[in-house]
Amino acid sequence: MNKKDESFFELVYQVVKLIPEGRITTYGTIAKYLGMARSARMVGWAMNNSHKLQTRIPAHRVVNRNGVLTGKFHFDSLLSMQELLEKEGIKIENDKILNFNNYFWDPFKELKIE
DNA sequence: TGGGTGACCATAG
DNA sequence: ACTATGGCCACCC
Repeated sequence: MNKKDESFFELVYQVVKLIPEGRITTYGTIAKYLGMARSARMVGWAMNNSHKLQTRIPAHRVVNRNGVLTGKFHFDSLLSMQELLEKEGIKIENDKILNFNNYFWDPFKELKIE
């Protein structure tokens, strides 16, 4: 791993790490924030890779634009994505986040103003 | 070198 | 409202 890896994987991780507890955001939002609106898939890819990093990435706080936990099968069966979220006070039903808009974290709004 | 594959999204029918 | 499809681009055979 060289410093070339500051590319976009690192950027994705940077953003994901900024998501506060009890909040969630989407792959597409992150992609857009990084200027790759059409490459939301790459954000998912970054998450897939994130499990092997030593740095802990709160990947459970990233869901798809419908608020569905599409990545839950990539988590430990013991500590499921859903459990992690519920532990942070987020209600989930049928793999879908309830009151999605209440918990949605928008990097544009939250990070823009400084 | 090239083709298949995604933890996605927007659009069209 | 739901399904199908194309685009996207890094990564892995």
